[in-house]
Amino acid sequence: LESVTIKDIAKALNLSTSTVSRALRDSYEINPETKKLVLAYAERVNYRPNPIALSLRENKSRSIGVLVPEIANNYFSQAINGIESVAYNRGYHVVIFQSHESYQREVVNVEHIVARKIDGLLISLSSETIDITHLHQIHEKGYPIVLFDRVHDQIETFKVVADNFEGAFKATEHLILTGRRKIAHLTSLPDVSIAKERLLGYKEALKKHKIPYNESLIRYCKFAVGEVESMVDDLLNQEPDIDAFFTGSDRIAVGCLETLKLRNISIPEDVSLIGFSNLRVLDLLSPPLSSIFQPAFEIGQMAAELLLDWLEQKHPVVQFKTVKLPTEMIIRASSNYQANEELLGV
Amino acid sequence: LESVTIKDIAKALNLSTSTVSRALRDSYEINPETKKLVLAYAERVNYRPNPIALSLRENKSRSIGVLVPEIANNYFSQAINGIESVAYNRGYHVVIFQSHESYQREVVNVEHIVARKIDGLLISLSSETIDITHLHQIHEKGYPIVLFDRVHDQIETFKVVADNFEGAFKATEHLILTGRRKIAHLTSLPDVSIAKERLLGYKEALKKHKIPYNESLIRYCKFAVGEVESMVDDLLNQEPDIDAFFTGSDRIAVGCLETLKLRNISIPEDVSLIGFSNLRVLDLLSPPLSSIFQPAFEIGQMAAELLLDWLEQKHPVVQFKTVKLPTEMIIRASSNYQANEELLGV
DNA sequence: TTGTAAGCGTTATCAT
DNA sequence: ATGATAACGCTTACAA
Repeated sequence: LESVTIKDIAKALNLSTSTVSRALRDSYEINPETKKLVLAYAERVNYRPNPIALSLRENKSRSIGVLVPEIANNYFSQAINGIESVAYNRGYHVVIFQSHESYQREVVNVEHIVARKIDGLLISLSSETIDITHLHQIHEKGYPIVLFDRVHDQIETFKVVADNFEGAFKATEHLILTGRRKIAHLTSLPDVSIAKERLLGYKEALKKHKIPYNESLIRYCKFAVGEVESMVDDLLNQEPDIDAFFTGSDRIAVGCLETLKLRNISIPEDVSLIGFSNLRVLDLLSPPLSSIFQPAFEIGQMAAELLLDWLEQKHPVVQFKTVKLPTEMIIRASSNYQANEELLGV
Repeated sequence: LESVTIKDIAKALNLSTSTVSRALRDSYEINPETKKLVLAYAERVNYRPNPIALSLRENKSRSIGVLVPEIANNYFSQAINGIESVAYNRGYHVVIFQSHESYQREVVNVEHIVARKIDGLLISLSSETIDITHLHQIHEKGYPIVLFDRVHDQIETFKVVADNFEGAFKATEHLILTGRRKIAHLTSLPDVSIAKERLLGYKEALKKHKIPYNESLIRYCKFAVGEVESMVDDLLNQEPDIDAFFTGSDRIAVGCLETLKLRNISIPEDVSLIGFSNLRVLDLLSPPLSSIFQPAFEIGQMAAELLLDWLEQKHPVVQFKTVKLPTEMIIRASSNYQANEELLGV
């Protein structure tokens, strides 16, 4: 699909390319007459500057890469939505990559992103990722990286996360305050940042309420189908008197509910399952599923803002920071459920 | 972030850039010795060809654009997943755009995509889109476009869709066979292709079973929050004796269920609400929500395959076709529900 | 077998 | 106020 170039305009108007270029950029050193002429002609032939030529010249592409474990995941698609909204307004393109929770694919994609001259990277780590030299290598050379959601201790750059500790603390405490004592925690792989923080929040809540921590109540999983099922089965076998579940994502929550349903186990009471989740449908379940809402969209927006500010700022000196956005606890109780107000401290 | 160029290699090895270039591309006219030397050095300094320079030269970017109404929509994120999987394997990049169901934004994005030299476009039309001259203009000039899901009659190009007629027919017939007679149909805006096809399927099923078509049972909506609620209310006011709902998407289905719950109306029986949806959670509802499953991932894959084949083929002569993928009816009934086997024809 | 030079579209520098 | 030229990184006639 060939298009009009500056050269074409120059030829048509008997001018040099440099004059045309300057006229188009509204340079002061161009005769108003000529300017008008060029602009009018450019308009008429629908001239559009070739972004690739610009990229080559300026050594940047005005596009940012987003590398997430899975696009088809409610949380990440919300985050991407936030990212796209910011990028769009600031004239950047969003190029999407998936790691499919594979460390190998993450590494390959990161290399690829840099090689493709994508200006910067927004990344949420795969659940397999422990070593992050692939990020260090490029980060040290000044390549802009912003981590979001699943971040990592060992790199000093911008990070945007939900307050997972606080969310987990609130969730666990809520379960405790409604009378639960044996609270299972189903979460992602132990090396994932969000899993670590949530476990800390869970422990802290137990500690505050003087409930001993029992490691066998904690289960880790990737996001493989059927994985949650066997995990729940195993858990119920080993710890039959569990009285609540605290889950680490909507997928785990749903998998957990599915399994309980298959096994004909009903959730003891309305508030005995609570998890990190943004799914609206949870409201429709009976008993409805309470949840810790993560501001995925806003996290995406914030991450994109930080990256773009970084890209557009002239001086390489940056003060890195971690932005922590609050979660929101949404208690959904069926009408026949009466919370213990004393325990809840209402 | 500066990187090694062919020029750097040439300088280092005292060769010309063309020799290096040829050596890297394994040209027959290069001395094996030299070749080895160049390759080894390139390897050592981690040379990566600059894709932007290549793009400028070849006038293509090895990236494809995806323009969907909303990323954060289960259906589209599954489709994008399919697209990404194919593109990744074939060395293409996926650049994401959203129209947010706005015709204006769709037009702007399409212009942008072409101007950015993105090689081809995968698009699912916004619900506002009636006129498609923005597509015609570029399609006529040979710009590769593949429509998926929400397609359009008035353009002759590749299209990939689910068999919406068939799906709607099956859904409606299922409701009829389980005893429903007054079946409401909540769907997207009337100009959207999928809405049209589904309405036809719905009508056909009624016709087959000699049930008169009643236009006031049909309601159209965009995807605005709260829109479904007032639509359902209005519907229930005007037609209080509705005995089933057939919905056009998971969002509408969920909105519908939410409203019914708010109004304290229980779904008459297990199979009285059925809709196009891919949500796993529907299984967990009580009564569980039956659905027409659309192969969103496969639709994305297929669309991407067609586009990339098109891009890579030398001759511009193409035989356009519309690929129609079957839907699957998933009947989810609670254990205490007994289907009328006679009516079902089992 | 290797080197030179032109060109992809644009802008910046240096003339004029 | 305008034009010629070089440069961004790469490939490919065309020369040698």
